[in-house]
Amino acid sequence: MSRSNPRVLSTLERAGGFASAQEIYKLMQREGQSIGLTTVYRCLQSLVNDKIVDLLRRADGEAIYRLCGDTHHHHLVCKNCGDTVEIEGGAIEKWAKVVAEEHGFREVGHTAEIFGLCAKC
Amino acid sequence: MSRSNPRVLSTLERAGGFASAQEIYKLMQREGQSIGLTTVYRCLQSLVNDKIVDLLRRADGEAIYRLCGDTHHHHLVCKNCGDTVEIEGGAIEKWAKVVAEEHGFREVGHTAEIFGLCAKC
DNA sequence: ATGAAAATGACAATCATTTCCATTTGTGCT
DNA sequence: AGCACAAATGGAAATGATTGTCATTTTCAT
Repeated sequence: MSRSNPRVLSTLERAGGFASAQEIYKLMQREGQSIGLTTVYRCLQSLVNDKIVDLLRRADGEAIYRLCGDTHHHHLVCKNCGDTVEIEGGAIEKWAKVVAEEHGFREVGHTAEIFGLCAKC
Repeated sequence: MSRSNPRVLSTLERAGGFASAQEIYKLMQREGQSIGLTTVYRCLQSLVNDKIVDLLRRADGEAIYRLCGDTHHHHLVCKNCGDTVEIEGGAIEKWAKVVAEEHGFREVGHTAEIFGLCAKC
């Protein structure tokens, strides 16, 4: 049951701890690693079951996988040129935790993104 | 562009203010209403654009549409049963604004969602 | 070396969603 | 009423992520 193919996990790490199954597959192909898409999905699934990675969703519904316990950051994205700034989210972390606990939620994660027009645009 | 077919909105209301496009389509069919799936999707899209309904995701990635009040809020979603709580995000609003201004961004918006396991799951 | 169990991957199937396009409906104008 | 034109509609096909199938390969204990 533990299909923890180390190559998949290591690729997810290398991808910044945050990627979709399709992206991981393409990345491994580009690196010359031989692997099937099906296997990528299966490994990610069991990593989720084992709570080694978190499963969440992009706005379009695509599943993205994130390493647990990963100190993550958020993004400030320009909606015109796509320029992205990584930002720390200390305030958010705390807010998410408090709000979730108030409602009796456990194993809490969150997503947050800020978008607008950057100085250049 | 305001394709607000009142039948779709009214069906969403009747469904408890919470349903997927497919469910709304099937419900309308069962009620004998003649409508195409394409039209259901289009109407829901424009309802989202007009901020009359909210778009969120079930655990399996299916889009669900939900009527929402006009106050800007965020969601606390159970990743197992999909139960959703609307929450105020005062802290987030402030955080997003400050961070964006620090980096010279204008016309700022943001998204934020918290997910975890609810008390029941 | 051998056999059972687990893992793999090519391919097909599924399912929500989008795109395409032809047809219908609504609206304003004369 | 009749006409022209834009908007709305909906069926069918396309798309794209994800899952199921199943034969083959690898792993591993004996």
